[in-house]
Amino acid sequence: MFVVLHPDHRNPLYLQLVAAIRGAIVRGDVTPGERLPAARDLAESLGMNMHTVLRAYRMLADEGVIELRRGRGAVVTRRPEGRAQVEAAARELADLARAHGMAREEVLALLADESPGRSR
Amino acid sequence: MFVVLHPDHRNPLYLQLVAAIRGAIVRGDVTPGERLPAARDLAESLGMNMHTVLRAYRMLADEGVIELRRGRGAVVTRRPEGRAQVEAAARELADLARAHGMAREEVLALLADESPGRSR
DNA sequence: ACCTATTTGTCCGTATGTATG
DNA sequence: CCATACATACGGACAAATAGG
Repeated sequence: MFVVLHPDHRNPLYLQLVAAIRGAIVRGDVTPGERLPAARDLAESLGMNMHTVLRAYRMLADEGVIELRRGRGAVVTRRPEGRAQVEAAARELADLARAHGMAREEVLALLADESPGRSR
Repeated sequence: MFVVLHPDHRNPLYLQLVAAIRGAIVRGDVTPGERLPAARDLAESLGMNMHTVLRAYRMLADEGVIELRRGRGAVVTRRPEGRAQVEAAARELADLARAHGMAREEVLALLADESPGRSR
């Protein structure tokens, strides 16, 4: 299988799985347009529950990394102009911040808070 | 209870709950800083499962409408309107960047180019 | 400093629904 | 029509953070 989970008890299972899959995609182990294993299959092969895998899949889908559709499975998103999207988002953020008179450092700090992940 | 769900089978339960709670907050039925009922309590009083309520809570937390912390409960976020918008934009940018596997420093550099305090 | 109750977090399990191919 | 695979919802158990006494 293309994901190997080295036990890390500091992070929940589904987050480890998210990281592993994201890594596999970034490394090119799975290419855009390719399908990920069915949640149940991956769950079984990893010795975990279907829900745990589905939760990871859903999070990746929220991020736009994969597309999740009923009956079809999880497909890695094809994005031709990825960087352009990020730049557009950055510009929008900058504009908004300026509109509210926020200092540059403040925005950078804000972004840093959002970057690591979703620990709460 | 402050939420009443009129059965709507076109939308899943947890989405109806999200809408109901968001509405309650907008209407001022629950004010910023106030705590929402414990997920399990609300679930019981609405005749639904804990997980369904927790899922709604988690979605609201992702939107930044409430803060969800273990052992403390779900507290309505108190925050000026503008800052919430900026935070949403920052979150979106962070998600996008993560989706593309961009390093944090890379994003920060990108944003710095677009940020206030720089003459164009 | 300690203990306890509260409350969310995670994970497992099961069942049924529903879009896709 | 049928198999596949995610979507939703229910239930239970234990872990972990928080708050209060």
